Amino acid sequence: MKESDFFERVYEVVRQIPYGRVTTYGAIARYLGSGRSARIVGWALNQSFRSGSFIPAHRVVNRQGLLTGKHNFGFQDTMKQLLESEGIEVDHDKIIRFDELFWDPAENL
DNA sequence: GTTATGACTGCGA
DNA sequence: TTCGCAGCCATAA
Repeated sequence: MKESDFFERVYEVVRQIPYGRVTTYGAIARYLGSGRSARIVGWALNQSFRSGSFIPAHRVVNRQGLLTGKHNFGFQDTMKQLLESEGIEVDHDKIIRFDELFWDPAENL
């Protein structure tokens, strides 16, 4: 049994994010059934590093497409570097053309 | 066991 | 349009 099915589901969804795509905490939370539990999604990603498996948390941003959790990568540049590495344009810690790169789990899963 | 905080979002004024 | 508040769940102290 899981003490936090929510976390595992979050990890799973984040791992399903295709290359060069991004999603939001709210989209994931809403997909899981809790639209306002977006904070837990963020918490899950924070723990994702502890999870033992690498989670493309850099592909998960807030509703504004802002890299809110970049500092959690250790160095603030890491998240931006990863995004740019995937072809995602990031300007001032914000994703460009976020609406185009936005990947909704509810529409793909 | 209780309290406080956290990578958020949506709605009201 | 901008600012402020409430809600949700889990973890940490």
